[in-house]
Order: sequence, then structure tokens, then C-alpha cells
Amino acid sequence: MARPSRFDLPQLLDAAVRLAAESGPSGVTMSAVAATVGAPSGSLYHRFAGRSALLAEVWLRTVEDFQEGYFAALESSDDPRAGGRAASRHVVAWSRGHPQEAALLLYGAHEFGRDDWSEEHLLRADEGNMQVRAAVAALAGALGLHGRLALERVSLAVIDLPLSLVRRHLRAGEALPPHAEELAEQCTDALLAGG
Amino acid sequence: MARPSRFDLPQLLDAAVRLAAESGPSGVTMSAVAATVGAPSGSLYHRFAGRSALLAEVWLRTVEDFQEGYFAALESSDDPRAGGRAASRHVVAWSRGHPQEAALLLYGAHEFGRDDWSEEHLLRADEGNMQVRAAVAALAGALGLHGRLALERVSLAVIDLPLSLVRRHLRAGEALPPHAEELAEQCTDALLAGG
DNA sequence: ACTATATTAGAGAGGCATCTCTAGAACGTC
DNA sequence: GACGTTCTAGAGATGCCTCTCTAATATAGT
Repeated sequence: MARPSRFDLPQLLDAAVRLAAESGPSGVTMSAVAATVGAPSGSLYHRFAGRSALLAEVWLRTVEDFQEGYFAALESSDDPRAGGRAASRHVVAWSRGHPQEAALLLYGAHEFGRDDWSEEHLLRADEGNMQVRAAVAALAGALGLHGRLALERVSLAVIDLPLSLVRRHLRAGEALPPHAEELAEQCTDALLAGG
Repeated sequence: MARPSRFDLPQLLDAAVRLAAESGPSGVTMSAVAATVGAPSGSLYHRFAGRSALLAEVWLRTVEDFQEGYFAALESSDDPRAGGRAASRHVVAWSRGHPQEAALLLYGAHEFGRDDWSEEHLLRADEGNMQVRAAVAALAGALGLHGRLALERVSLAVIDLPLSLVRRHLRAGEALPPHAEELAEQCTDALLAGG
């Protein structure tokens, strides 16, 4: 009942990911995305309300793809400490498998124009954040750790630390070294060990 | 022998820092800096070769100010592990004392237009990086740790981990909690402990 | 006072990006 | 095969930013 689209949504978002990985969020302009896929700017504005909407979609699609595997890893074992290790390893392994998407994650929602997002997009983002917070809190509880300080330590161990490892290499323009997963797992374990 | 300047360099860089902390590096436009201090754009271009030069100066001044105290902390004790703890604590304490500059550090040289910097600015940046690398390598040696993996673990412990802690809070728009220094020190120590 | 010099002062050209608007093309359906 | 819908297509208005250029101005030294 309608004309078929030459430029579908995933294709446009893929182009945006590539641009973001290469030149950062500021490189993701409507013109640049259009030029990458060979579409006129009108087609882009037909699909996205504006640049903010495009940025939000790229960011959310990437984060949600990442988080899917992350949660699975975190809950992959009955031993909470093993779950923490698996989660840490997943951060590195996923980044190795998706270097462009990982480069994107190292920025933040803020740099993807979060302040200009629609209510809908903000809701989607919040939902993911809440899930992460809940999962980490559950992990801390299972480890017998309580209090704000302990919670923060667990967050560092299973989120920020492995992300730091990825950042260190990607920001330097290198690929992740072969031992990165091992290192992340060991460091996470060291942080989860001491109370 | 010359007309006195109404707008001196530190004043302009301070304005740039404020803008970067508020809206990121992309918010540091020549017009914005000029408007902040009330200067016409001509005065800015008299002092800086262009926007890249301004960005480089802000970034380098901030990094160098940070590193000064960082090195002092790292070498503050004969016990290398105590030095590592002090360095970690310094990252957090300095960030608490200089929240705007810290927000700036959480971006990276790349986002401050490093690709467009002059040879001079690149040299200044490299010098700082080499010093850090050397200091961390010395710390690893003093701890009896050798090899790439160990070196990377030490880097994570004394650089990336405390920076992650700062990032976690500043990105969320919060101030650093009172216990942040303690937490950073403990986590760094935990990572330096296991071989 | 005069000169040399460093700086302010600001208008304006040129470029790039966002977004709007109108026209037309392709497809399923009746 | 005509119709309605969805999309492509791209020209153009608007705005911001970088950077240049020229003129004016204030100070120190002679």
C-alpha cells in the first residue's frame, strides 16, 4: 500500500555508528549520514524528527544490544562472584566483537544530545539504567555486601573497571590485546574479593 | 612599550574551562569564549592561532596542572604501594577541588581536536604522556611486577580506576561523595595487591 | 611630543549544518 | 487502471561559527 523504502532504519543507524566511531558524536550530522548511504537529506528527516532523534536511536539501539548480553552474563551462574567475572569478561568480549559500537558506548548519553531527547527516548534510557542498577544491587546483596560504599565498589568492579580497560585501548586507537578478557576478569575478582 | 591587554590568557582559558565543563568541548567556540569575557572575536584570534590552538592550550594547561600533583603523590612515599594509594587518592581529591577541570579531563585530547594541533602542542602532550608511562612503569618495577599484563594492571589501578570513580559521579551531575577518596584508595590497593 | 608596538574593536565573507517545503515516484488495493 | 499512501528527491532559507581584514587606541621609551 505504499512505496518501498530504499533506505531502511538499520542501514541509516549503521552509518551513524560508523560515523560516531570515526569522528565522535559531533561527526554524526544529518548531512554526513545522508552522504554515507547516498540518500538526500529529505529522506532522513522523513524517518527522524530531527538530529536529536537520530542520535537517541543510535545510542539506545547500541546500549540495548550491549545490555542484553551483559545481563545474561551477570546471571549466568549461581555463584555471584562468577557472575561478576562473567559480566566483566562480557564487556571486553562484546567490545572486541563490536569495536565501533564500543567506541560509541565510551562516550555517554549526554554527548549524544540527551538533553534534547524526547520523553519517549528518555524513558527508554531510564529503563535500561534502572535494570543495571537493580542487577548490580542484586549482585551486591548476593555477595553479602551492604551500604552505599559497597554498592559503589561493586559497580566499579563489574561496570567501570572493564569499561576503563576498553577505553584505554580504543582511545589510543589500538585493538584490544588478546589477554584483555583475562585481565578484566582478574581485576574484577580482586575488587569483589575484599569487603 | 605597548598597549596593556584587557583580556589576558588565563582569563580566556578560565572561560574556556567553564564552557567545556558545561557543554563539552564542542561548546568551546571562539564566539562563546569571547562572549563570556566580553571580548570581540578579534582579540581571541590575536592571542590564538585558531580554535584548535585555544583547545590545545586549555587541555594542556589543565592536564599539566593535574599531573604536577599526581607525580608528587606517586613518589610521596618509599613504599610503592603507599605511593599508588596516594596517587589514586590525589585523582579524586584534585577532582573534588577542581570539578570543572575534572569534567574536562574526562573527555580526551582527541575530543579537544588533537588531530588539528600544532607540532608544538603535540610535543607538549607527548611529554606528559611519556612521564606518566615512565612513572607507572617505575611503580610496577618497585612492586616487583613485570610484563605487559602486570603493567596494564598497575595502570588500571592508579589511573583508570580512580578516574572511573570520578567519571561515574560527574557524568551523573553529582558532586563526589565524601567517601570517594577512601573508596579509590581501597580499590587501588586491592588491585596492586594481587599479582 | 613623537614613535613604535601590542592590543582592542568589530564588520563581514565564507562555509557548513539543520530543517522546511514542494514535487514527484513507486507500490498495494479496489 | 485510478487512487491513496509512503517514501524519495533536492532546492533553498536560516542560523551559527570560524576566520580575515582594517582601523582605532593605549602605553613605554626616546
